[in-house]
Amino acid sequence: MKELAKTYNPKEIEQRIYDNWIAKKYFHAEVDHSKKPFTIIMPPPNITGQLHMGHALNNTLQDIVIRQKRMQGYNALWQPGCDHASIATEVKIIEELRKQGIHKEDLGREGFLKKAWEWKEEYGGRIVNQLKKLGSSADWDRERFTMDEGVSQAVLEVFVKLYEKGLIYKGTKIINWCPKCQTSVSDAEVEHKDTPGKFWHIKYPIVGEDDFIEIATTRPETMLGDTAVIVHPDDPRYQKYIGKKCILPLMNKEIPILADEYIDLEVGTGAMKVTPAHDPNDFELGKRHGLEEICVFNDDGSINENGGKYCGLGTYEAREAVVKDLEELGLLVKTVDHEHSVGYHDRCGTIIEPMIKQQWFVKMDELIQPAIKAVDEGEIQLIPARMSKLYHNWTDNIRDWCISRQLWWGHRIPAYYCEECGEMVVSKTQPDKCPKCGCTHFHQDEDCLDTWFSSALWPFSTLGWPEDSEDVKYFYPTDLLVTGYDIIFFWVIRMIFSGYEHMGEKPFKAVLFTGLVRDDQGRKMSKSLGNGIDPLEVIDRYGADALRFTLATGNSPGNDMRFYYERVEANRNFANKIWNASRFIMMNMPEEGIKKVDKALLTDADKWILSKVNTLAKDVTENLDKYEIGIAADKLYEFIWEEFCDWYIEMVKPRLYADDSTKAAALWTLMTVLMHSLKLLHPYMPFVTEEIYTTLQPLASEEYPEESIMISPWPVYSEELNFADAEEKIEVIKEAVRGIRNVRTGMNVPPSKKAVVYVVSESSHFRSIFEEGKIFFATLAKASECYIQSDREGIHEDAVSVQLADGAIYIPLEELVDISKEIERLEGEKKRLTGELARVNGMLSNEKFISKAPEAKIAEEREKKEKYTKMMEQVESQLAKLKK
RNA sequence: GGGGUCUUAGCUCAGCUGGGAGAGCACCUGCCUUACAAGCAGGGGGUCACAGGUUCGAGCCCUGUAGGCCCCACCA
Repeated sequence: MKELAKTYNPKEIEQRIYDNWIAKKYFHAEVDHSKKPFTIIMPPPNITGQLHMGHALNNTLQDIVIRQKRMQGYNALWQPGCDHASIATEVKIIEELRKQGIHKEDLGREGFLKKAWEWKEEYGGRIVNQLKKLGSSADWDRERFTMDEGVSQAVLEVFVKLYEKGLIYKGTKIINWCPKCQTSVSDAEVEHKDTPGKFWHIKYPIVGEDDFIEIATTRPETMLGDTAVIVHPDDPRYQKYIGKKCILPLMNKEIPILADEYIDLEVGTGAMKVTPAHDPNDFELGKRHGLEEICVFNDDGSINENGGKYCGLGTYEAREAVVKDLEELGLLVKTVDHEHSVGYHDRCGTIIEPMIKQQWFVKMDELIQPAIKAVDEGEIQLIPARMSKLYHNWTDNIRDWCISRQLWWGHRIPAYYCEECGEMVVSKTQPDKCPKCGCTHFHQDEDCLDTWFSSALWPFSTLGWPEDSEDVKYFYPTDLLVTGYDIIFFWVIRMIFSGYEHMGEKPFKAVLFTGLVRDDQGRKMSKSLGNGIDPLEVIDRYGADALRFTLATGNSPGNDMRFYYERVEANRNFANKIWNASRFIMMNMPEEGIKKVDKALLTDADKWILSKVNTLAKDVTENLDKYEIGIAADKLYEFIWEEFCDWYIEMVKPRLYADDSTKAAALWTLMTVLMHSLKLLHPYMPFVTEEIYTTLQPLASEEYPEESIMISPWPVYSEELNFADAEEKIEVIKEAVRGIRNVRTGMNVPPSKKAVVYVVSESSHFRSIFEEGKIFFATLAKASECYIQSDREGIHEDAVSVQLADGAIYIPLEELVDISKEIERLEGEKKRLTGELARVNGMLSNEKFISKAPEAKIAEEREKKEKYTKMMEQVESQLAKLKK
């Protein structure tokens, strides 16, 4: 017979168990029409990534759900994969190359891509291995990559389809440009932060007059590209200038003074310079007034030849030079401190430069409609519900999505240009000849697609779409997405509209949002702060189960959580608790194993705990169905530790040691409750539960034929195990035991000191409860002897007592008892009961309560009143005796 | 400017549709009781931010106030 080691040591078991699961292919799902599918698509981690707490949280939750569904009999598929992470990876590889003294351009596109793939092969699997350490039961046989053949086909299919529908277009617009990464980025990738800056007030002289108009700007260097000054049409200060021209200083160029209601009279001087090429608002104004767009920046942010003598200077050098020159010319009026919002690239932190460029866009206004409807109508459930407001925040203000990136690592845009006539053809493959001129030479568009373009297709591209695969038909739409709320705009929304557009169906039924895992001081974990906690280190020290349980509890969906080692330790202790409880049970099991016992042989205690675990199964299932993962975990923890370990196992010990006639029932109950608990806990703590299960399973293989817990059936509530009356009875004994412990502690009775215990009640039902439970009650009550009787016959007057509703416990302590202390304790009890009775009476004498509160509530309060009244009588009579 | 969220025990947080305030850690007291000292038993500690309102009844619903965090938009 296999045995459990003395102490729980996760390191010894985890790898072995995981390898076995893999070998048995338990994670693998195939289309099977006899079962209902349950699908989760794993948010693909970046191949550049290292496992961090966010991944650990996210994947723990997914694994909990998928394991439970698998045990429930669903055909559970957890579809994994990695993202090529276009910019992040390209930047990383460029850095690597730089260390070797190589520039991206030296290698050329093909050479660079070769390096990139090599890099991917070498490091791309790292994060997957780390996810495995966590116990993730994803179907690794199905692992996909956003740039593998199938997914790339999906990308081409979607691009061409949307282009043909007119939903993808190439246009020249003002876009967000990252001068460092040298690529355009989408609105979602720009992070706006309030940044201290200055307002420079500058005079623009009026043409032909000895007058000037004063404008204010936060970016003086952009004036090199100014093509107008605008004032409000109703502004009395500037009426006289409208229609005139002014001189753009430094450039010595005449530009018009125009009127537009866009201007806010309160801001700055009320007169604004207009740089259509470098500001989104100015761009709009420029369009409205037909202004010239003069681009003065190079792609790296330096001034280009349009900037006259400033050509070649960097953005900030140019700013300084411009200000200095204006000052010398006497055109700088003043400089004022001014905080304003500046856009930064979320990947590299560089200040984003708005630029006019030709890019590819997805037209959003039509596509987004089904996505809005889906969430509004509850077709897709967002958990917590408040996330739908965040969702609307974006959908309601949506702008066209800039999808082209000036990068090499990614899906190249499938647009081909004829070498002869320049005709553009959008096609999945390079066209044979130009439809316009017949030429056979083409060059492909140089740009790549935004990483999120391919991730948006993830729920179906991973299942084989655009092939008409069985997998897509069977597993799509998926059931659940678990992800952070921070990528709701990048990813969630885009998957939703893509699902409706290409599949005609939602991509998932529900989205469970996670919050951020912060450090113990509430700070974001970040590389720069160096406060990141490595999940692998936590696993190494405490085991994956402890980490998982920590991440699954102590917070609610969408809320941030702080990470404390103390909590991990507490949860490791919980694993150890189960381990030792199991060891205890093992030690008592007969070698030949056990069989199911007849229900008639069960004692009240057995029925009580069976009934409890039965209810637990129901509750946990209900909670998990609603994805209330933390609530279910709390219930498991409480049940296993308190009810099962602290009470039931203690109750059962005397029966085991005494070879009692009810021993077989006790053993079967222990086994049953443990097995149910293990199964219910398995999704949270897969390793420790598996180790224990496989150890115990051979002893009860009739009832537990599966050799692994992860393929064993999930416990279901059964009316057969519902023993409400036994539950009530045991609660009485528990109350008695608690009372006795209390009294003993209050009287400073040493734990080792046993005493005679009398159970006294006129109620035969009450007495029978204790008769039945005497064998363990006596032990738990530290009774040297236990008498159950209907009156106080033979009990010393000064005995300390515990009052219950239908009876009392007396413990004559003779020399040990301090009467004044006992009186004091009883007075305290009396005070408490007086308070309770006052409350209950208050409620019951309130006519409105009686007439409006639900029946059940009123009955409950009446019962309490009865109980407290009885207890009060006993306390008072006991006090009277002692005070005599 | 718009919106969200939080404020509950010393700390970190739960509290499901309104019906007598919970956990973990920390703290105090006593226990090496043959599963477990990574443990057992007992205990102290909360005007549930504040002010109103709805209700028989509010930590929970509504309004307002204060403070913290976050998102979006705008910013010459």
